[in-house]
Amino acid sequence: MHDTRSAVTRLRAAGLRATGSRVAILAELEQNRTHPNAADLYERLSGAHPSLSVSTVYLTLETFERAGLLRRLTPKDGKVRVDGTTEFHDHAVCRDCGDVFDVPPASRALAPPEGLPPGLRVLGTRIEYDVLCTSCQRKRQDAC
Amino acid sequence: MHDTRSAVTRLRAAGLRATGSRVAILAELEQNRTHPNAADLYERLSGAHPSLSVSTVYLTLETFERAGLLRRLTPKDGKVRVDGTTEFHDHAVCRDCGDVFDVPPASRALAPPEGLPPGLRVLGTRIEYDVLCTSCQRKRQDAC
DNA sequence: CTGTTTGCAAAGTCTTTGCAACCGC
DNA sequence: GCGGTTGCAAAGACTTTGCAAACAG
Repeated sequence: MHDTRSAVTRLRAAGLRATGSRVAILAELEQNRTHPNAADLYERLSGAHPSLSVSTVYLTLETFERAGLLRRLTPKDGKVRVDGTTEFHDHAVCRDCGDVFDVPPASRALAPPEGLPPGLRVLGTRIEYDVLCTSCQRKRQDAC
Repeated sequence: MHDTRSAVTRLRAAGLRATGSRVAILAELEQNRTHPNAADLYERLSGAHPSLSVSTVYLTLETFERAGLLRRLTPKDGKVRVDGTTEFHDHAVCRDCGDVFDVPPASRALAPPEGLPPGLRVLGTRIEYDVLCTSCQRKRQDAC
């Protein structure tokens, strides 16, 4: 169990009760800056928090998303996958394995509402790099 | 039933057998340039093709994706949703209802592998506009 | 204390799979 | 006719839901 003070503080600041499950999940997201899905989180935490349930993980992730504590990703496999890094950044997604890598944000100066269907209100722009990670590059070479 | 010649031609050109289900699904995607999910397609087509089955829709969409006849989207709801427009373009996605709108492609000149984690091979860049469609803008106003 | 949050299990939704019948080519 | 496709139904994988007990503030 690592430092959970930051998690408690952030939860309170977001107007949320600092319950055991929430602190555990948020602290995990802060420590391991990966992009886990619900099952990943449940697996990683259920050892230290045996009473944690899967439904709580789902509920908590939804709560966190609404509170702005995480972003929800939309992986190809359709699972609930999140990103606990709230600073603005882009993503690189491996075409083969679906792994997600954080990337410093590209200049948003592009923002060209040129040719957008009329009537849409633009709230933001998301950039995603379509990549092959190192291990999948290797796998493809081995296969050929 | 509209013109299905184009669909047959495209299927053959892609090296696929022009079966009834495939022609029906591809023709539907060509006519209605929406971004349907599997259930949408099944609903729209099962009237004219009573023997069509849901599993065939899934199988066919996967086949089409591999053949480059469509792109698969990754909606928030996790369903299998596709885009039959193969020309390069971007998307605007409504934050509230999830509807997808095609947008002419923005200049890819940005392509800044600056700060990308090392070792990744970049295959492409995807841009998605985070928008509010007209009807959801209205709904939000009514709610306030 | 009071309203939120959790845990459990059951229900629900969507997608995938197995296999025999079918049908393009 | 042969091998790829389809249809059906059953299985599977995730996620959501209902409700009573537990808990934070």
